[in-house]
Amino acid sequence: MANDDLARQAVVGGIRNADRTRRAVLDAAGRLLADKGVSISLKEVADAAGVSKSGLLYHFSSRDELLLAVVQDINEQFRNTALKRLDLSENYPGKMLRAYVRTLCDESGSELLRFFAPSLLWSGMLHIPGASAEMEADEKWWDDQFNIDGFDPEIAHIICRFAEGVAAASALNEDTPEQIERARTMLLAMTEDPKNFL
Amino acid sequence: MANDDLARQAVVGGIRNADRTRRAVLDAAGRLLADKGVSISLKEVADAAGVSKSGLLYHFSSRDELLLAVVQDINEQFRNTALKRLDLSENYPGKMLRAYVRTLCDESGSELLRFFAPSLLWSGMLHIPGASAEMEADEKWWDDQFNIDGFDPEIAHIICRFAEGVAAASALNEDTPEQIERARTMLLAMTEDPKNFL
DNA sequence: CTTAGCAGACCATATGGTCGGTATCATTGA
DNA sequence: TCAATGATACCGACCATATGGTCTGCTAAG
Repeated sequence: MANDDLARQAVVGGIRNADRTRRAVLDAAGRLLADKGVSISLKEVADAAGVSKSGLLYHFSSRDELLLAVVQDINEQFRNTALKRLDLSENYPGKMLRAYVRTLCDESGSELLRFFAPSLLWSGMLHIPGASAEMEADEKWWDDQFNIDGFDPEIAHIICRFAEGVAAASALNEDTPEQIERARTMLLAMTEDPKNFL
Repeated sequence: MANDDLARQAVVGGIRNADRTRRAVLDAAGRLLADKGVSISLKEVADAAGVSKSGLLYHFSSRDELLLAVVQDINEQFRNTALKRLDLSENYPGKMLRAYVRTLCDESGSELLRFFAPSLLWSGMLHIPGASAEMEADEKWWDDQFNIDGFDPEIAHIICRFAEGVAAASALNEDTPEQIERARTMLLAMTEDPKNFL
């Protein structure tokens, strides 16, 4: 506890105190969101982040604001992770779509659950202001990427849905690694030669 | 209010008083679950069902018990709805799988959301006792059906995941009817000639 | 000395659940 | 046939706790 405090209060590598706390809160909230669902309290998050509730509320002035920030943060993390999976040696359409599929259908379970939590909890998120817009913006970002990539946007859209179904089951530990692997192979095949699947 | 009471207390067609109330509560809870998520209070549900909180707690002795009952009820409704979509004239493998796909990818949005709520909220449901077992039992029921039907169980499994991805987006109004239609066509094609999609 | 960053005490409200009571109905015994 | 009895189905009041959020104040950095 005292150690945590010291760790947070030390300014390391030009990262400000406040930024570190903010990050700790976002991480803790993301984890809790993944396994407890939307019904998480500020105290829970604050404790998990090693901050007091007041400290948390200094950075996120309300619960809704916190949840929205978490969703935005997770979406951003997911985009970054997917970009790392981008294989630039594939100089034909579908690069981004494949990166998307690989990220959704290949990640280790717990990590994936964190990434996928916003989607899984969407229906519980709809009432929090701004969340809907954020999800739509994220969706649009991906659609644009697929378009730039030269892949048929409609087919890309459907393949994404398929992948999301696989990912949801995977995130919740419903499927075996073999089942996920097989589904991913099918999905990647679709991105290689979409004509076969019309 | 007084009318509701009279309506509930009247015994109609051999349906007992308690059964009607229980049903009203399950329906109300199902609806609320679909658009508010797991964070629904007993008072909310009771009000929506036209019962007092005490009345509700007479039938479901705790919140967890209520939520579990709702999940079981919705799963049962979904199975029944899917069975109605079964086309017995298709005397070749995949009947049940097609019924599953049709139900998930063809229902009107709000109805589908009700059916699909348990899956969407699963991560929030995991901590409620019995819910996990119920979902597994439901999953097993479907797997068994696909097996009886003579369809390759592994392929059926994957197609189900795909359909669930489409349904999730559909339930949350993310996709246009055209997109859903197209996805459904693709899925049904997969059930007709699965060899093409290995 | 000022301000950013945080903690602790505090508050109004909401929530899950208990308890005693009551009206209605079904059953039984005379 | 009818009063008595017990069970069913429900309500309102109440309670302990949890929760989101505010306000005041402390501490260290600039």
